[in-house]
Amino acid sequence: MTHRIIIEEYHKLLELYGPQGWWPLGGEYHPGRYDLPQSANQRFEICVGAILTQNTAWKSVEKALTNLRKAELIQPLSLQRIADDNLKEAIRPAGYFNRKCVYLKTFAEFFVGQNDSPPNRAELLKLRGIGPETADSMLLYGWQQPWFVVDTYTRRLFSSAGIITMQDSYQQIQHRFHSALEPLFQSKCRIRVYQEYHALIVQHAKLHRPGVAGSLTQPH
DNA sequence: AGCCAGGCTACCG
DNA sequence: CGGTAGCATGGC
Repeated sequence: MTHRIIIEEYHKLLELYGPQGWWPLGGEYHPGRYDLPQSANQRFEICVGAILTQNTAWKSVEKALTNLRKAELIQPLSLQRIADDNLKEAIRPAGYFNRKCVYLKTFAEFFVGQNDSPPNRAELLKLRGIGPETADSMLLYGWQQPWFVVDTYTRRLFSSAGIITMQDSYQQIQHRFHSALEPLFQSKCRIRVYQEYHALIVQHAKLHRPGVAGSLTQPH
C-alpha cells in the first residue's frame, strides 16, 4: 500500500533531520515555530521567494532577496512601482530575471487587491508565472492551506521508492499524498505535517545530489 | 567544463 | 492531451 510508505517515510525523514522550520523568512529558518507568517509583508516575502526559486537554487534566491530587502522591495506596493530595470538588477542572481520581473509584478498587483484571507488556488493558477508548485507553496506556507507541495525532488525520491512514476501528473501525485495523510491528522496538524514533509524532502534531496541513489526505502 | 538548481510558458505533433 | 526548447545566473 502506497499510503503506508508515504507515512513511514515521513517519520523516517523527521527522525533523520528533525523539524526544518520552513518557509525561511528574513534569511533564516525557524524550526519549531508554526505561527508564521505574522504579517502581510512576511506572507508576501514567502510568495516572492516561491516565484524566485523556480528552477533555481535557494542560495541564489537568498542573494536576490537580500537585494530586495535592502531596496525595501519586499512589500507589494513598492515592488509594484519600482522600475523594471531596477527590479531585474535586484533579482539578477536568481536567474530568469526578465520573466521573473513580470511574474513578480503580476503577483504584486494581485496581492494588493486581496485581503488577508487565502486566495483561491484556481485564481493563483491564472496568474502568469504561477504553476501548481508555486501556488501550493504560497498557499501552504503563506496562507496555511492544506495543499501538499510536489516538486522534482518528490518525484525523484518517491519514484525511486516505486510508489509513483516520473511522468505521473502533479495532481495525481499530490492526491496520493493527500489521501495518505489527510485521514491521520486534524486540520491544524495536517498543515504542519504538509509543511514539514515537503521541507524534509528538500533537505534530504540537497544532501543526496542527483546521480547518487537516494532510495528512501533503503537504510543508509 | 559541465551539469544542475525548491518551474513555467509557449508551441509543437 | 503529452513532450520539449527556452529562459539566466551562480555553485559545485
